[in-house]
Formats: sequence, structure tokens, C-alpha cells
Amino acid sequence: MSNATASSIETPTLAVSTVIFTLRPNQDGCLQLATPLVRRIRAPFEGQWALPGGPLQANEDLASSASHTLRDTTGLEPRYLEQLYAFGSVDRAGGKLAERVVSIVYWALVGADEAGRAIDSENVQWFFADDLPSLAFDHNEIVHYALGRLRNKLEYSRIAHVFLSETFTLAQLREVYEAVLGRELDPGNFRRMVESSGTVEETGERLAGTRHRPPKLYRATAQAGETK
Amino acid sequence: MSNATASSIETPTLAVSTVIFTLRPNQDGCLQLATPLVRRIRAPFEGQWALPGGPLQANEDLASSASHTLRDTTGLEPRYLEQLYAFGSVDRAGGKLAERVVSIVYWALVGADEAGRAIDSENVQWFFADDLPSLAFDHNEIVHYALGRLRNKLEYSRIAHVFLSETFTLAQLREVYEAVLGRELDPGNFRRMVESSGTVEETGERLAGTRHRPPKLYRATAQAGETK
DNA sequence: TTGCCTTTGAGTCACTTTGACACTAAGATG
DNA sequence: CATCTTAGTGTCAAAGTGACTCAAAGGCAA
Repeated sequence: MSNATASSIETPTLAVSTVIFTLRPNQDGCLQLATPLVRRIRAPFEGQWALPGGPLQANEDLASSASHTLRDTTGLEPRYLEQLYAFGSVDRAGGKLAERVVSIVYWALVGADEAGRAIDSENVQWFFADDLPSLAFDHNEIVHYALGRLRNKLEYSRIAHVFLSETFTLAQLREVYEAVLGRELDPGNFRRMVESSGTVEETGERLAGTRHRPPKLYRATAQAGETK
Repeated sequence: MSNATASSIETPTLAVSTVIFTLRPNQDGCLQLATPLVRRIRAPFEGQWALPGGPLQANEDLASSASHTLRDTTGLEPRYLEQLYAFGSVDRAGGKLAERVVSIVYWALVGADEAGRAIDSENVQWFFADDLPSLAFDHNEIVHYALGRLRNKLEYSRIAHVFLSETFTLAQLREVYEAVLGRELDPGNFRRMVESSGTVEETGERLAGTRHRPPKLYRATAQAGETK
């Protein structure tokens, strides 16, 4: 077993990156998961798209570093933030980087209602999550892993409403589920599931202006614990 | 926003620790979750018990670092190894440490049949997981979190058999579930659950030497993916 | 004004899953 | 041979789930 004190100069660097998801209408008008990426402006992988992130500052917590890069990249606030995984293979950079970087990756959700205000510049661009280009490092894998976690979390937890604004109809909530899970859900069964879960409550109001029977508006009930 | 290049000297140190679980009979003869801890031989928290681990070597992957410390601490091989969480709060050491340490923590399972061969020295000792002393740093929290993950994983995944040897009876497998979950299970319903899961198959043999009807022996079926 | 279109929201039905429990099988033991 | 203990099978009711029907309530066009 080697001694720690002798190798402190070659200690790996720590970075925090964030996979950010929101829902945006695609060309068909259907909601679809989208994620912002930043263009790398230096080697390795110069010019390729990568997850937003940066080195961990000595005085910053992991989660606040993640929401920090989220704000810097998109100008938005995270509605949900959770640690995803620490990626630290020795050969993560594919032999293209001398220095070893261990990335602690978070995933975050941003409201679909806010996503319109997001920054979109030459070096920051939103992509649909199931149609990404080839990313730098192992970032394609990471996004894929984050997608799996989001889909899984949607089924046993109740985070779907963070994509929506404060009040919403059950049809809107169902649309979120359908967009994330990628399949249609039966409206009746969905209503039964949501109502029995106790995660939403009626506001007493209805949404007007639709061209059919006006649906009730709901809000998320106050929940105890979040995160982790 | 601060500049990264200016603060590289004060970059946080990276360590990898491992929460190791096995099952050991307690004074009642019941199996109970146990975990090995190491005594700290320097400040901070000198003399207190802590999770085994150490700084990440530049040429070692995260998971291999974790199984490395497992071997060094216990002399045993991990039967299961999975990343748990990265703990990195700025004040993790409770103000007792100048240097900031980010720990990537793994959790591992060791066979109950092998646990007897485990090292037990003055500075390495096994404790029952639900009766731990006050540990160094935030390690009590970490073990608690690992316990939750193990219990959760037991219910939707099929890792229980890694505690046992190659062949086992359903009563032994049930005993593992009962020890980990901390509650009794109905033998009939448990049998139905396990048989319908397709995770075990009969060996064709029976266990002799019991003082009752000899039970069938099973083995775990070959599984596709593990880890992550 | 009337009829049609749409989605809401309630309800039904068959099938599956799950917890509780009864009962027979097959060994050891005295 | 009676008895004890666990193995292993079977049953039953309650709860959950997927597919489906149908009336309600609005807009919209003829």
C-alpha cells in the first residue's frame, strides 16, 4: 500500500458538472426533454459540446457549485437538484488529457415555463436529450445515465410538477409524464394514480379558454423531505 | 464568479471510503448486519472509529480504490461493490480540519461465510451496524445512508444471495432478508416471491443433517448486468 | 339555436399482486 | 410410534392495475 503524503502533487482534480433538464416543445408541438450544453473552447475536445461545469472551488459545497454553473450557463434557477454519480475512471478523457479529472455530476430540473428565458448563445445551446451530438469526454454516457435516473425517479417519486408552474391541470401533468417516459398514458388511470398519491390538491379554480370542458386546476401539496 | 486557475493550490483533496457490510450472528444467534471500522491514529478525531478508506491514488480507479481498502482492512474480497455518494460539504470535519476533503464513498457486501476469516486487530474492529459508537467526521450519517440504500436495494434487486455461499436453502435466504430488513417474513409468501423472480434455481440436492424435513438447495441464476 | 367536436372526470370490469393463514410432507428425537 | 419442527403447497380476500365505457361541459360551425 503506497503512502499518501508522497503523491499529493499528482492528486486528481475535482470538477462538478450538471446535467440540466427541461421540457420544450419540439417541431410537432409535443413536449420533449432538452438539455443545455456548452462548447469547449480549448483542448481536449475543442469545439465539441460538453456538460456545463467547472473545477470545485475550495469554499463551495458540491450542490451549490452545481447550481452555480446552472445559473451561469442558463441564467435560470434549479427547481430540483440531486447528485447523480461521481465519474472518475483513470482514462475518462480517452487519453487526450494529461491531468486526471474526477467529476461529481449533479442533475437538475428547470421549469418549462422558465425555459423560454434561458440564455442561448454561440457557446451555450439547448439540445433535445434523445438527439445529442457526440459529446466531449464520457458525457454522452453521463447524460444517458441521468436520463435513466430521471425516468426512474418520476415513477416512484413525485417530481414531475417541478417542470410546471404553480398551478396546473392533470392533463398538463400527464403530458410531463408522457414526455419524460416517452409513452402515452391512459388519462383515467393517470387521474386515479395522481389523486390517490396525495401529491396534488385542487385549487378550486378551473382553466378557462380551452375549446372543451374546463379542467380543474391543481397545485402540489407541501411535501416533507426533498433531495438525496 | 471566481477564477479557477487562481485557486488550484487550495483544491480539495479526494478520498475514497467504503462502508462494508456482512452478516454475523449476534449473542442471540440471529444474523445481524456488521461493519468493520478503523481507529484513527492521528488528529482530528484521534482514537475514534472511522470508515476504512484513504486518499485516491492518481493511477487508481474509484471502484478499485474502494475494493483495495476493503482488502487491506479486512483481508476479504468484496462480493458486491457500488458507489454510494460523494460527501463534500465544506464543514464536514466539523471545523477540526484545515484541509478540505471530499470523500467518494462506496458500499460493499462480503459473504457471511467468509466473514469469519476477517482481520480483527486493535485498530480494526467489527461493529453491529445498528449499534455503532460515535464515529469520526460525518461517518455516522454515511453508514446510515448506506444502510438505507442496502435495504432499498434488497427489495427491488436481488443481491441478498451474495451474503451466502454458492448453494443455500430458501430459509437461509429468508434469514438474510429478515436480518437486513429487520422484520420477519412469511415463509410461504417469501418462497412464492423468490420462485417467481427467476433469480434462483434448484441444484437438485437437499441439505441433510437438519432435525426436520430436509430443505432443497438452490443457487443463484446467472444474471446479466450488475453494478451501478 | 342546434348539433358536433373535444377533453374532462367518473365509473366498471377483469386480471394480477400481496398479505394472512391453513394444511400436508418429511425428516429427527425420545 | 407419537411428537416436534421446518419444508413446501394451497387458499382466500383485499388491494392494485390496465383497458375500457360513458355522461358532463365547454367551444365552434352550420
